[in-house]
Amino acid sequence: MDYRLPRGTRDILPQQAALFRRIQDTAVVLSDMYGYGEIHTPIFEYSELFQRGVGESTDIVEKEMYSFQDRGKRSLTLRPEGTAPIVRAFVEHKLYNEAMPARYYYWGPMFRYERPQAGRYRQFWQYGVEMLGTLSPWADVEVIKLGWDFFARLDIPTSLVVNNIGCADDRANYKQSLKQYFNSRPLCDDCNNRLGRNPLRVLDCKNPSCQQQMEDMPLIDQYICTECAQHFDAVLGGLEALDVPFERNPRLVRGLDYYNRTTFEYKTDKLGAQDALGGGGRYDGLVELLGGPSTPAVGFALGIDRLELLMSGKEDPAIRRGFWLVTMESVENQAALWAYKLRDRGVSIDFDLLGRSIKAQFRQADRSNCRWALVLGPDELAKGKGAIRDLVTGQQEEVALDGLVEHVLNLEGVKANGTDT
RNA sequence: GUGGGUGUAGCUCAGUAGGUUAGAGCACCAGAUUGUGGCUCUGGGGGCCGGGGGUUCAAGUCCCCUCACUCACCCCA
Repeated sequence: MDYRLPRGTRDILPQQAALFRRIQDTAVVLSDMYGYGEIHTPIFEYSELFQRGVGESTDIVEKEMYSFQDRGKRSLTLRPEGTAPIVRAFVEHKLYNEAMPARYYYWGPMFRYERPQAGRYRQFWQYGVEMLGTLSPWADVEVIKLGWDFFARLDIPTSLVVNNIGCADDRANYKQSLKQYFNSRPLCDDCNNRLGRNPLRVLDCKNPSCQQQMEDMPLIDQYICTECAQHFDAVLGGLEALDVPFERNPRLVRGLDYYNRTTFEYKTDKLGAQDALGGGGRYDGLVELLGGPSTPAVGFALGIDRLELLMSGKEDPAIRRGFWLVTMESVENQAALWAYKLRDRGVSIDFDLLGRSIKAQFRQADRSNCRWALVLGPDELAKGKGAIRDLVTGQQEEVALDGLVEHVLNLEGVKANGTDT
């Protein structure tokens, strides 16, 4: 094989695309219902946006960015996530002057340079929402609930994990005490490294000996200020009121620097090591960081590829729709015109282009999941009629060509998917 | 970046201690039914056995290198 797709990418072939589309439709309908407006930002941005927005010490910026120089010698980066670009657009177009809160949803590919494995790609698809301009705990609740509803509509069981990582001051105090605590204890090399850069990352370590060292460590709860604590309590209260089950995990630390207060992840137990289906949180400082007015915000991003993995094999059975025209070479031109007459009226109809036998044409009709076959051979045309065969029941009837189009339009399941009611 | 596993037909895989012309199921094409699908039967097309080098009279099989895929670590979607 001479040409392959690049490592970590995948083709979405028609059969898979049906599932992909179904997931997207669910996201669009639900976002719209919640009042979120569709937004698109470029696939690439100036690298500085992510360096500043996502954070220099994050894995994304340190080793996962697809960066390149354009002909103007500017450093560009294929977007590794969706929030920073949206905040950039929010600031650039001064959208903060419109009525708040602002609600946006996005859908599209993201890029991170990592070794691929099950459920992890270098180009992957995310659906995300962002709500900007309100500090209300109900904003957090709304976003979390929206994601929860999305998984529910797709019938994907997930567990919700939430945490409160407080404000910048809270975290500074907490990091200080974590450093003190771990300084006198043995940790793995990775953790010693993390301790210097971002002690919160140590909490994520799965190394058993590190886990053991964490048993008596200080928890962030003790360092949360009153305001942040009250906010989080209100969020949890909202989730309880809406019967959204959650689990608190004081060790949930998300990989992006801009989060504060509420963080959350939707998890599955069916994908092995890649158990995160999505996550998000509050990012009250990002708008200001990127040059806008101080504007609180909250949002999530969900991984579509992992959803597909969970849902493959559970696709809806294909519905039989539309026509297949069966004809013979001697009258092919005449018959083809009838196919186009029907197409002009919105009827889904296809016919053989490979000179196949009648039998093979019927087989193709069956395989293509057509509901009907329209037979227009020399015999039928000579009689001024066409034969319509129901491929489900096997019943066949003859119809005068005069009223053929109208007759077909009165049959069920003659139009393309999504256009027939 | 680090480790493990796997590379044989479009797909899933078999291939015995190295031994003639590399197999099966599914899929595809055709015929049985000379104008009628699904089921069945019969036949057919389709393989640089990932690539390169080596050992041997002989390599899909053994050795070395390499590439790719895959799983896991790190981290995340």
